[in-house]
Amino acid sequence: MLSKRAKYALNALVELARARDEGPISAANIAARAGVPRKFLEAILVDLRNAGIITSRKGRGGGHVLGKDPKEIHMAEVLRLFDGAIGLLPCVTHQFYARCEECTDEAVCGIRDIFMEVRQASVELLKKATLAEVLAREQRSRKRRS
Amino acid sequence: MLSKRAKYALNALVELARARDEGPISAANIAARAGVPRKFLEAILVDLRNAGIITSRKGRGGGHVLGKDPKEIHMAEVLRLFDGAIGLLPCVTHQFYARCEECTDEAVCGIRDIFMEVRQASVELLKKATLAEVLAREQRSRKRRS
DNA sequence: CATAATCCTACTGGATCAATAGGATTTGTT
DNA sequence: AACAAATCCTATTGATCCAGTAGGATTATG
Repeated sequence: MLSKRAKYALNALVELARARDEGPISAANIAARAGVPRKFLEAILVDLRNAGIITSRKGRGGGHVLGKDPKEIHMAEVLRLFDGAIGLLPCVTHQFYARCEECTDEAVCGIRDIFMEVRQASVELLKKATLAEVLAREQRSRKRRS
Repeated sequence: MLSKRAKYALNALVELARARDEGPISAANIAARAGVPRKFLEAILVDLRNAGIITSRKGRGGGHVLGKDPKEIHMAEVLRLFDGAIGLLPCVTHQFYARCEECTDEAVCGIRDIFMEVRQASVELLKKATLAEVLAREQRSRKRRS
């Protein structure tokens, strides 16, 4: 399961993508739109900022804005930032690799082999899942219903 | 990430599948082969037993045996047993479904849409990953190396 | 200078995890 | 009958992480 941090981060980013032409949006405002606790969200936004995913302006009239094109921000990046590895075993992740101590021969491990595939499939889908893509899908869903 | 419980369970099951013709195998024995702490493993084996994945015999000469054909035991089942949902959001899982409280309209949520796909891909792979399949892959890997 | 915003530090209660300890119970062997 | 080998049960522990709150320092704008 995703942590709430990660989920709230995604919600917030989608909100920022949707309101891209409104100029900077305050944490309180995002919190209200996304339906998440304000103070908690503030901490999350700091992380997003440190990662360069958003940029923030202090002071009156300040707020948060996407730091890149919505086509360049994908879910894999966000998940890794908040929840770490996407792979389900330490031995199948690229960015957070670690040996499984109990494993005698990684190269032959059938379990690993499976989880490699799972990881690859997941990463692939999550990389395609940019904010632009998410918004596009929401558009489509809305049309399909009307 | 998988919990250690889940990982150890998989390791133990593969060991049991591999030693299928040796009759019941004790927790201590499995622990030694799989390289996991004995006492911890005991608790895990109880869970596997309660789920009907293995059967256990008490007393001298007792031990644990697979409860079904290795072709019928797959990773999805084991993961669900120890770590719960496979889907990454409460709103995308079948067996452990829950609404996301902050979400206003699930049917339109683009985030959900993505994670549905990720879940489906993962479940599909994990269901194909039976113990028999794992052993077969290990055979292949070993051959490829010699 | 007032106000609205980000940002920083600290804390808390709760939950979960990984593991250990100790022993009760069951079963087969001699 | 006694012993040995096993599962099974209950409890506890220390560590770590999570979700959220609190309070205020800092910064920019009008």
